[in-house]
Amino acid sequence: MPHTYEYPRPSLTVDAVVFGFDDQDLKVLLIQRALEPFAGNWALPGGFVQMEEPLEAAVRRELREETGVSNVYLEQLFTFGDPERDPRGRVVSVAYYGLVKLSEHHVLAATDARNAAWFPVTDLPPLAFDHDRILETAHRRLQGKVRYQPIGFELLPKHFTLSQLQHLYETVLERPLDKRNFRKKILAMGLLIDTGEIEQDVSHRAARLFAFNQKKYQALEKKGFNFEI
Amino acid sequence: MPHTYEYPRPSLTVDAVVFGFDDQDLKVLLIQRALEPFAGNWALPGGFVQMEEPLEAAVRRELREETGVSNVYLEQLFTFGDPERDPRGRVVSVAYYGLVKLSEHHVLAATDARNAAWFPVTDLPPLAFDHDRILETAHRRLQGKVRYQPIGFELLPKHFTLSQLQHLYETVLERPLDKRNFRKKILAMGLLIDTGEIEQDVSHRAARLFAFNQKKYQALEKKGFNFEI
DNA sequence: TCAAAAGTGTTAACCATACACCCATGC
DNA sequence: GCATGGGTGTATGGTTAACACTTTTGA
Repeated sequence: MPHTYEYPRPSLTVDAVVFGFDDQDLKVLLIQRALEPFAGNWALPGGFVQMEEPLEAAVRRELREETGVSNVYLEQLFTFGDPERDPRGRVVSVAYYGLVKLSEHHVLAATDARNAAWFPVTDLPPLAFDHDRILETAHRRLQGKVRYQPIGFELLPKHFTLSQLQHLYETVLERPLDKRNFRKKILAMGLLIDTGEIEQDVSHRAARLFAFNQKKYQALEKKGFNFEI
Repeated sequence: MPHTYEYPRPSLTVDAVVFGFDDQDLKVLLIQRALEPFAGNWALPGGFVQMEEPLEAAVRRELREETGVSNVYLEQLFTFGDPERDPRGRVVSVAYYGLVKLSEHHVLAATDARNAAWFPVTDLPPLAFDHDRILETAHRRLQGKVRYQPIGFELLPKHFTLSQLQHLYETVLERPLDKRNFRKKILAMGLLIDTGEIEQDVSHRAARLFAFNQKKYQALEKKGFNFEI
């Protein structure tokens, strides 16, 4: 069933740069391409937008189909439209970036595409198309945004220690932070709930576990409060 | 000459939210639609992306064709893809926002579309499609970005007084700024060149004219300097 | 008892804010 | 000489940045 138009139309795709954090590295979710072009290469999950489908729904669908990952914090990143970016012809891609609690996603759930894997952003394979550019754009956006929006919590388990949080910021921002100043600042915001729990099974003093108070943040935000690290 | 594809494809358009500043108001460039849908309504300049044309080139072309405006500072804003946003069918639009020196553009140059005009952002006509949403998104982006990137200068003449600059910030941010603190801060950055010239034809003490030192900013930026108002 | 990470305060430098008057110019 | 906006300094409070030791726990 062919579709005919008076003027030629570019193809429209979505791509997702999904970040995860495993207490050690910042990681990105990639899939291995089965088909040409770039068969065998690693690439960002993504695919064609369906006719009646909102863009964000398309990314979520592709992510689920290709990697089994769902329940992701997503934001639109940038639309890449260089006429040369895809050898098959004009393909414009709306890229999103996503943040995921790796603690709840390390198993890539059963799916038709099992060739998905997490790679440290510091050690990436060659990528298909212009996906290295997309990934770099997403990485820079994450670095910029994490400092003045509380999105870092999307990468941590619901309950986390202050050291985990600090380490996350240090990893994303690629610079060390002072422990006392970090704790002072983050606790002074009053956005963390002390869960009363402590770490389990660690071979040193167990740290307290905190949770991010999303509701309080939303209330403060309306009053003009600005989160900032 | 029809074009046939195996799967249906959305149409792809670009739209531009171009801001100007006239020492009084922040203004937006709109065109009056000649054709249905929304014939007679005001709308953002924009149109279909051609097959071999980069997205930004498409916005610049449409801007020139529809409004005669060229030589605009442009950044990609957001891609709007709600399936219901255009009554004609699925149309995905990549929106850009632009900044223009009104002092150099108040004459809308000769063009095929003469139905273009500047409107104060505080007093807009009803807009076609979802263009009010796009405009609102652009306005918020401008308010956010102007504070930590020196893009405000794109809205002023090459040579400007500190009062003009302050007034621009007050207009964009919609709040008053302290004159002495503003001058102190902006001059302390060392990014303004005193041109040695002064205002002409004013009925009060003439102010000094400054220029933004783009080169110095780019050099400082590389070293990690952050512009901030 | 050692290793490993948790937890905790103080000081000094800097920056942001609040605030009011004199100056130059044209009419 | 008056109206208009140009131009300037200081004091205060708050914020950031630098910095090191004690505590808890498990092995």
